Amino acid sequence: MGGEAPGSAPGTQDELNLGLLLFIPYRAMEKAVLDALDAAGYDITLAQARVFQRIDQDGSRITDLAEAAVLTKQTVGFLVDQLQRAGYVERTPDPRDGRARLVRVAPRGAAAVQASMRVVAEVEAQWTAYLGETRTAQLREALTILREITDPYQATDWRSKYNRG
Amino acid sequence: MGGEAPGSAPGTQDELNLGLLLFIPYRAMEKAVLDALDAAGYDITLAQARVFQRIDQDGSRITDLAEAAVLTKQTVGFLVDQLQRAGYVERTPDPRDGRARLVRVAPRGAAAVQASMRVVAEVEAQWTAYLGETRTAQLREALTILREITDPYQATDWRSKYNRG
DNA sequence: GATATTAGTCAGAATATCTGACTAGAATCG
DNA sequence: CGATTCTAGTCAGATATTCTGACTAATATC
Repeated sequence: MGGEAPGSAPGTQDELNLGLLLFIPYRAMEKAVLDALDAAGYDITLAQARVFQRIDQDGSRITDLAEAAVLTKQTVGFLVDQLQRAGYVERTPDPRDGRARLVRVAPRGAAAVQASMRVVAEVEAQWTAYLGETRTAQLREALTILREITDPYQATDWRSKYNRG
Repeated sequence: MGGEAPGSAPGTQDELNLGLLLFIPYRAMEKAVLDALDAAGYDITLAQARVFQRIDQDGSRITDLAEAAVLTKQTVGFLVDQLQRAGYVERTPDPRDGRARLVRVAPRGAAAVQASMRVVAEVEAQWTAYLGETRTAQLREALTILREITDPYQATDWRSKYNRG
């Protein structure tokens, strides 16, 4: 892998492409969180977690979750069904749109969030210890900016609270 | 999503956790590459690509690919079968270990790599234009360092070429 | 040389994901 | 308004992905 892996940027012998470089730590974080949740008795799958983590505090629509997770509405509906049956989320009618329903984090889901936040904090602390404060801050800054052009669901406040309010 | 999404680091109101921040651009890159490969006539699935991109130039073992991709050996074997049937990879016996076989990129696979490298370069250029050279360099630097403690398969040259040679 | 490990496969089951078709509510437009 | 178009979500069916457990053959250990 030290040489040029398939998918490397052209001309760079020992540099992986940014996609893979992003994936590696992401996958490590994901595994750490899932393992910890499992150990704590939360039976959440990878696919469920990837949808779950994008639920807005004020509730999210299936369509928006699908966009955010880059999945079809059907897939997200299927996963939300499971999360609902397991008690992690609940669905309420959207008062602003009779067709829609809002997916919200239920108490058991909030407890799982608490548990996962602890692990996330631990992992981030470990990363910071290795990278140093400065580089960690730079990493976060770059990623936050990058999000502006790579997040398919830019559900920032202007959209969820003004355009729909 | 502007507020605190489930999984956010504790105490941070508008900052997403690093895991999600990594995932968002990664997923964007992945989708761009897969879409381009599809348009170019390469029928590679997401799961196949995630394994494929970690194949070493000198060949990789199923076990190592599984470790790198955080999947079971069975799953990787299954995906490599598909890639092999489609002509993207080939398997050769490992001269150093009679039990093992080396998965190598086949000509058709190399062509797909060429195509994907073009897209990766485009996307990276777009990101650089948005982030600026400095922040992009910082991003790459931080991720490269982070890889040292988050890549489950640190298959750098010392391992593949010396420990086994 | 017996025992334990490791690489990989086979089989079967559970999960995840997609495409296509459909229902009901909302938005548009003349 | 009322017809048409669009949007949110679901139902059904087909694939694709991934896992656990059991197994074979080759290698490493003592």
